[in-house]
Amino acid sequence: MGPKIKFTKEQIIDAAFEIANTEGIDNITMRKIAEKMGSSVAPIYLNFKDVNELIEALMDRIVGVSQQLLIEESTGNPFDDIGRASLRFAREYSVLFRNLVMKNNSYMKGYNEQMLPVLIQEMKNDPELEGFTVDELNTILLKMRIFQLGLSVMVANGLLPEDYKNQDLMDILSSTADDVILSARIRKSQLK
Amino acid sequence: MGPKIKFTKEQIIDAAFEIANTEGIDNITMRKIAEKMGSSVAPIYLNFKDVNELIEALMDRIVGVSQQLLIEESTGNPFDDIGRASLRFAREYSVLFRNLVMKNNSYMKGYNEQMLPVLIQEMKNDPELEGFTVDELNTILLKMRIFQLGLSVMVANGLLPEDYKNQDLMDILSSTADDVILSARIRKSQLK
DNA sequence: TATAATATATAACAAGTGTTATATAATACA
DNA sequence: TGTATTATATAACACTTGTTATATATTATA
Repeated sequence: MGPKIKFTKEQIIDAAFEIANTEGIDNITMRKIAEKMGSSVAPIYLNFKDVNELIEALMDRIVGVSQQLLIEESTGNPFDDIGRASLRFAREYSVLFRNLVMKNNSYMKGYNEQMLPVLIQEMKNDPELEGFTVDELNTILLKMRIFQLGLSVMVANGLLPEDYKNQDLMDILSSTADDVILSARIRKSQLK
Repeated sequence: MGPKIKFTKEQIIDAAFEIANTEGIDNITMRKIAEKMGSSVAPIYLNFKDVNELIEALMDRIVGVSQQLLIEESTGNPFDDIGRASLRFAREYSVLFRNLVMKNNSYMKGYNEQMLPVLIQEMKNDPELEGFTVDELNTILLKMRIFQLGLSVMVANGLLPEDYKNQDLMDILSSTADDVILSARIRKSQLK
């Protein structure tokens, strides 16, 4: 019916992703994407109604990448896995991570609301957390989410010592988890 | 020598600050500032060489505002004060806060490097922290900085329950501080 | 092979940007 | 009072942006 397709939706999103991860989402332009693909802007407008539709597709891609990291880091302990995956995302895609934090978009909220019940359920099955009420588990989880977010922001912004390896990050994450759990345990026993 | 000055440097920065705190720093334009002041762009260019110089002045203003918050929250305990001031900044100037986090600029790094020695010194004088080595104090401080940053980001992004008041934030902050310190104490005694 | 369909390139448009040249008018001082 | 100074307004400039109209060229199919 027509000439062969040289520039697919996927290629366009690839190019947009690359720009987003180096210059930030706000610095994406149609012409930059075209230039990165070696095309004009015409193929972009054939695949996307307008720039909003393209950014939406890009957001889906970004969420997909973060989920892919979570799959790759999967060891069976969702608590550790999410920590490891988030830290990898913050380090390997720091510009995108900062963009997501900055945007205050619904992705973070949705992501949380989706993950939280799973994590609480996992905590209930964790022998280390036996005996805690749901309220207490929620407090522990909240503290750890806060800490992990702070750690991720620090990683993304290069605010940690340069010699900090991924293992060091996981160590401080689990060390603080221990702190929170141990203290909750003590607090609980003192009330008896 | 000439007509009365109707638009001062300060008014210009005021207008820029207002735009920055509602739309973000990247959305500042000369014409928007002028419109907010009810002027043309001419007074702006009389006071600032170009947009970069203006943004620089705006950054100084933002740092000033955050320092003003720190002064207002000053109760003598720098640890608490910084927490309270940071959380207020994250809540009352959430767009600016996210902008600063996003930008990965030197302000955060400089701010940290300036504050850290003061805090460590303060910790050395804190009776609650007696007996810890400098290394141990550094670990405690790092954990608390991470937690506070995470909490601030959550506040700025509205990721916490809506009924969370400032006092609740301070409570969870100091509760986690207790967790970290108590656990460090226990860890220390177990090593003996 | 001729034709219809269409992927792509080019160029233009309108809107918005930073910046500057020019004109205007208000003030202080001789 | 007249004049030099200068704060301000207006308008234009060059550039970038998203978007679209038009032209071109390539492919499958009749």
